[in-house]
Formats: sequence, structure tokens, C-alpha cells
Amino acid sequence: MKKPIQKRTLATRAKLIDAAQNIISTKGFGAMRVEDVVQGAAVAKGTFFAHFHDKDALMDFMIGGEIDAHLDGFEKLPPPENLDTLIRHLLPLLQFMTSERYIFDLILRHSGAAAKEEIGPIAQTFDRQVKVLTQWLTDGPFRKDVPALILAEGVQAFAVQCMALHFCAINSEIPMQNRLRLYLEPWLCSEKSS
Amino acid sequence: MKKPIQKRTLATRAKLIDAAQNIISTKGFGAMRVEDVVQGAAVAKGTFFAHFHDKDALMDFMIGGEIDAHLDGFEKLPPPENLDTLIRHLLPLLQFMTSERYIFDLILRHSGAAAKEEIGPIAQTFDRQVKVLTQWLTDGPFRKDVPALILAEGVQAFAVQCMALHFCAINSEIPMQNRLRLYLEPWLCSEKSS
Amino acid sequence: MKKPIQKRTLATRAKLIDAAQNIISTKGFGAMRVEDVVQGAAVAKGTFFAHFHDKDALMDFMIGGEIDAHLDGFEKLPPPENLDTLIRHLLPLLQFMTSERYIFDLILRHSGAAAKEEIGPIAQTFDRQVKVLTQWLTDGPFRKDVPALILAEGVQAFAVQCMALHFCAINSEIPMQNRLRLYLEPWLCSEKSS
Amino acid sequence: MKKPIQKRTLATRAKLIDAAQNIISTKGFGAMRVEDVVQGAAVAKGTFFAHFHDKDALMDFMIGGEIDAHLDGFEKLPPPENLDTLIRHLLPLLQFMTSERYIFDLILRHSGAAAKEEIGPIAQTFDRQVKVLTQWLTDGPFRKDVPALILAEGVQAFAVQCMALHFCAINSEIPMQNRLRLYLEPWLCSEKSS
DNA sequence: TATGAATGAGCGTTCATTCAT
DNA sequence: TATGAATGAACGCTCATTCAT
Repeated sequence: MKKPIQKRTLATRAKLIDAAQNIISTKGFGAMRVEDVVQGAAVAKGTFFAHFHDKDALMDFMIGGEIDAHLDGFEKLPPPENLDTLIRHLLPLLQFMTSERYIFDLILRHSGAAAKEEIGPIAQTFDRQVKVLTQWLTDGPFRKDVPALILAEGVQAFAVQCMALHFCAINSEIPMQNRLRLYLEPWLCSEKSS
Repeated sequence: MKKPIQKRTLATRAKLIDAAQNIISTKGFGAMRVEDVVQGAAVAKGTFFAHFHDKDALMDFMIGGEIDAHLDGFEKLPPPENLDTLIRHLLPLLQFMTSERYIFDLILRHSGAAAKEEIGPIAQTFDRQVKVLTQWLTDGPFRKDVPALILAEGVQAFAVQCMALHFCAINSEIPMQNRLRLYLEPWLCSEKSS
Repeated sequence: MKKPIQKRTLATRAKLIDAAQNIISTKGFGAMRVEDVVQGAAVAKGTFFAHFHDKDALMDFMIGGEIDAHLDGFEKLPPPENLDTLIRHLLPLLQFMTSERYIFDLILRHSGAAAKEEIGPIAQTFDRQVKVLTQWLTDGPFRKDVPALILAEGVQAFAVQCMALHFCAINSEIPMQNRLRLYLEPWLCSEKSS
Repeated sequence: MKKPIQKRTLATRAKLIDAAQNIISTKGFGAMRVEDVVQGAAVAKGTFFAHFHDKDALMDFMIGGEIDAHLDGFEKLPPPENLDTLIRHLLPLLQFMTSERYIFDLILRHSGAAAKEEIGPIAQTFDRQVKVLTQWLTDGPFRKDVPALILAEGVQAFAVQCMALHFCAINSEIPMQNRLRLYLEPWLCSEKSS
């Protein structure tokens, strides 16, 4: 009986998110200005900060949403029956994450939930990624001598590495998915030697 | 006839680096402001930018130097004769890199040399890291079915993952070195099945 | 048939005043926020404004009450038989008024009833002050060549001046009551020269 | 040899003051916005705060300047040969001070230099006022049984009282100068009895 | 080389007050 | 009466970077 969130509150929040979405799809994440969002939502600036602690919180929410959409897609797919399928499945997400340097940096910063006590949207998607990957690795034709959870976290590590190198001048001539294969082949398709 | 670097130039640069070092050891990397550095060096703001292209260049230099010192140490060590030794050798570096969130973020950003054409100090240390690791992996009792270079890059990827999780509220109860072992054991001590 | 004030109304008002009193005695007048008051009273923001026209009205009420208490005390005292007694009598009130810069400023602003049509509590205390002083000056051994009312207003003027200078860095070394004596001696103990 | 203030610095400061002056004479002191000032001066916002600690500091400076101009005029006048002349001389200043409620409030707040360590422009004019008045009262046909300095401070006290009452709904029907005469006559034209 | 005043775009904040429910 | 989300107009601030001297 504390706070039966009012309809108006939700409506306002939706307006803000809509406005943000508009700006993002037009000009990209990096170009989002609080000023423009409140203007687009026809809402006072104070209202913005009543709904989101700061600009970063909104970015976290928006990017987290996008990643979640990808993960929703992942869950609808059958477990990949080989390494190449797995990589092909992952690729769209990696491409989104590297679509803007701004996004990648922000994701990295938020992925580790950092000092914040409450885990933010992006950090939660990282957990979810591991869950999905764990499932795939359990069901698919991958090494079984190592817990799927560890394998999944490793895939994440390699994916991040590939994305980072993607932004690297010297290393970017080799496509992300190729490099990822280079790592995942020995990671997922070996068996511990006795 | 390539203008012999003047004594004054070097002196000023030294003053700036000294001042920066002072601030860093007092308040940490994250608290470094150009303002304070030039004040500490008793030099004008503009002078700073005559010596370093931007603030990041100085940070890059300072952190790069620190990492290089670690790598110098690595090179003096004998190749690790097993996984635990390898991890123990790496640990001090990882600890420096995670001593401040600010450092870790900055390192991540620079590790990929980014958009910059010329590779900065930090990026170079990453190359050097790979070289050292490659040597260690070549000489030590590790899997040989995968190029040592790839293995080395993988070690780097796992190290980054461990550092990132170190900053994550939910995952930080397990020590970095333990987690690293979890990843490196299957990564370095397997052999491709058939 | 003028709507008999309901018990609930009075209770709410009392809760608000209580809450305000709490905050004031803890953190001072200047730190009072409507937010905190309604929270302390466990009442909604809007309710506050149903009971007080604005925040100033509450402040006016609280400070006016405090001053009135002082004046009640004054009326119980016998007319001062000399200047020093008069000043000694006044002192506690002046001390309250200068206990916080915020109070003094607010009193000054309200003393002149300002643009408001209806005279507020503080403005009324100023009238009452003049009445009390007029009585004192009529009954005591003070000059009679000037209407007691004018003298009383003068005392008020000098008191304000002393309070203002009390807040002034350069002038505050001399105690309020001493300075007041400096002014009142020639103001109250002279006679017009023919 | 610390900081030989540069020409540019002075020019920028002048631009800011000019712009402020423009706005003030068009729309009054109360309507001055920092935003408009920097725009009018064609200067960055940061520059404003490099020259004035905050908006209040500029207001202090502007109003102080205005009062100083009045005081400059006062110093060119011969000492008033009677009370009415003295009041007539003072009137323009009082009228400026009461021309806007905003100004009067701000002057009151700053007159007592308050908590600030360094005395601001307005506070300084208050000192200067006393000096000018002291001279007038020394040279003119006023009571000599009280130090001119005390008399001068008293005049100030009465002037403030009159200005405050000027803004008071109930008391404002009687013109400031008339009320001032009511006070000053007994204050300046008496001699201590016996 | 050295100087340091100026830049500048946008974020976060404030908090008394209003108004539709 | 009571509710509490929304308002809103500035203000203050940040601080790496530039550029005319």
C-alpha cells in the first residue's frame, strides 16, 4: 500500500523513453541530450530527473533494452549445432555493441555494475548473456570437460576482446567474427588431455 | 639538423611529470586535473599542451610507464613452469590495473589503440604483454596445438574479464587469481580432441 | 454558519507546525524545507498549501509566535526606570532576532508588511513592539519633547541598525547592547534646545 | 610581479558590466539574468564566473556603483546648512534604493557584509555614507553634544527605517522625506538636557 | 616555447508551487 | 480536504582545450 504507481507516472516515463528512442534512432546514442529528450517529451527538466537519476541511467536503460531484445531473439533460436552457427547467432549483438564507440565504452563501464549497489539494466543483460550461452553450450556439441558456465563466461571474454580490437586501428582489418572463431575453436572444441 | 631538444624543454616536461606523479600518488589517477598539474609544475596551462597532446596523452604515458615497469620485471623472470606460477607472476600487474576503476577504464579504452593513428604507450604495453606471454607459453608446459600467440591473446582476454568482474558487485567475492585459474586451466592445459 | 473548523483540520495544522518546530530546533529556521515539513507531518505536499498560503506564511507564523512570546514577557515587566534597564529588557528579543541571519533577513522583509494586503504575524509584532515601547517611554524618565510614538519608532530603527551591524564583519566586535546604548542615550535623554 | 592584469581581462570585464548595465536600464535590476548578460557581452558563460563569483557578486558591484555615483555627487555639494537641505540632498539616493523592492532587499542583505570575509561594494558604500554624513553633520548647524559619527549612523538607521516603511502597505501614505524629518528633527536638533 | 584568459555545450540542481485526481 | 507527480526558470558548474600575445 506504499505507492500504487499512478497511471500518470507511467505515462510520463513512457513519453521520456519514446522521446529518447526517437533521438537515438535519428542521431544515435552519442547525440542524445537531456535537453532534447525533455523537449521531445514535452516535459519539464525536473521531471526527467524525477524519473532517471541522471542521463547515464537513461542510457543504461535504453541500451539495456536493446540488448535484451537481442537476447529475446536468442532464446527463440534453437541451440546452435556448431561453432559457426553460434558465432553467426551472436554476431548481431556484437554488431550493435560496436555500432558506436560511445555505446561500447558505456557498456564496458556498466557491465561491471561497478560501485553502484543496485545492478543496472546493462549489467543484468551480461548475466542473461551468460545464461543463454550456458544453455547453448550445454545443448550443443561442445566440450563437456569444463562447466558450461565457465565456457560461457569465456565466450563473453573473447567477444569483448574482439570488440575492443575491432576499434583498434592496427587490428581491425580482420573481421570480428573471424577473430572470434580463432579464439572459440580452441576454447570450445578441445578436451582436456588426460 | 632535427632541432636538438633543448634542456629547458626537457626540464619543463620533467616538472610536469613530477607534478602529475605527486598528484597521482596523493589522490589517485582519477583525481588528476590539468589545472593542478600545471600549478604543481608552476607552469602555464598552455605549456602543458605544448608538451602533451592532451590530458589523455599524459595519463597514457604515466600508466604506460607503470605497466612497462611490471613487464621489465616479467622479462627478468624465468618462464613459469606451471599454470599457478604463471598466474602468480601476472598478479601484481592485474592488481595495479584494478587499483582504481579509473585506471581500468582508461586502459581498456587505450588497449585498442582506438581511433588514433599512432599507438600510444598503453597500447604498446599490450603488444609487449602478448610477446612476453607468448614466450612463456612457448617455453612452458602448455598446450601446443594452438599458436602461442592466440593463447597469449586469450590469456589477456581472460585477464580483462577477471578484472571487469572484480569491479562487479555481484561477482567480486571470488578473488581475481582464483577466477583466472578457472579460465586458464581449460584454456592452456587442454589438447584438441582428435 | 461559517463552517465550524473541523477537528481533522486543526490536527493536520498542528502536525505541520510540530514538524516545522522539530526541524527548526534541530537545524534552524534557514534549513526548513517544505519537503521535510510534510514528511515530518506524514502529509502530502498539497496539504501543506491548503493550510498555509505559502512557505513564508509558515515562517511568518513561527517567528511571529516567538516574538510574541517575548512581548508577552515585556508586558509583565514594570516600565524600565532608566535607559540601561530598557536595553536590558530588550536584549533577549534582539538576540533571538539575530540568532540566525536568515531570521533577521526575513523579519526585515516582513516588518514592512510589504506588498501584502493583510498584515502578517511578524508585522503585527512590530506594531506591538512600538506600543510596548511607547508605554515604556511614556512612563519612564525619558525626554518628553517628542511624541513617545516617534521615540519608540526610533528605538526600533536603532535596534535594527544594531542588529544589522552585528552581522557585519568589520563592526561586530562591539556588543549589540553597547552600541544600542550609544544611540539611545542621545535619542532618549536629550531635550530640544530651545 | 604576480599578475599584471591584462588588457583583455579588463576589456572582458567591461563588456560584462556594459551588458549588465544595458539590461538593467531596460528592464530593471530584478530582471537581470546571467544568461542574458553573457549573451549581451558575447562571452562564454564560464567567462562570467571567472570574473564574478556568482550573480550576486555582479549585482553587488552594479548597485554599489550606482550608490557610489550618488556619493560622488554628495561630496561635491556644500555641507547642508539645515535639516531640510540635508534631507533634500539625501533623497535621490533613498529614491534609488527604493526604486525596486529587489534592490532594497539586496542592499539590506549586503549592507552588513554578512558572513563574507571580504567586504563587498555595497557594504563599502555604507561606510562611505557614514563618512559623508559625518562631515556634513560636523560642518552644519547640528547638535554637537554627540559625536558626529554616531549622529551619522543614526541618520542611516532612520533612513533605512523610512525606506522599509515605504514598502509597508499601511504606512506608505506618508512620503519618505516627511517621515525622515520626523525622526531627524529630534535626533539632530536637540541638545542634551543639563 | 611559454602564457593564461577565454571557450562552450550541456549536465545536474533547486524547491516552492500548482493542479488534476 | 488530501494527494503527489509535475512544473520551470535560472543558476552554478565543469574542465579540457584553444589561441592571441
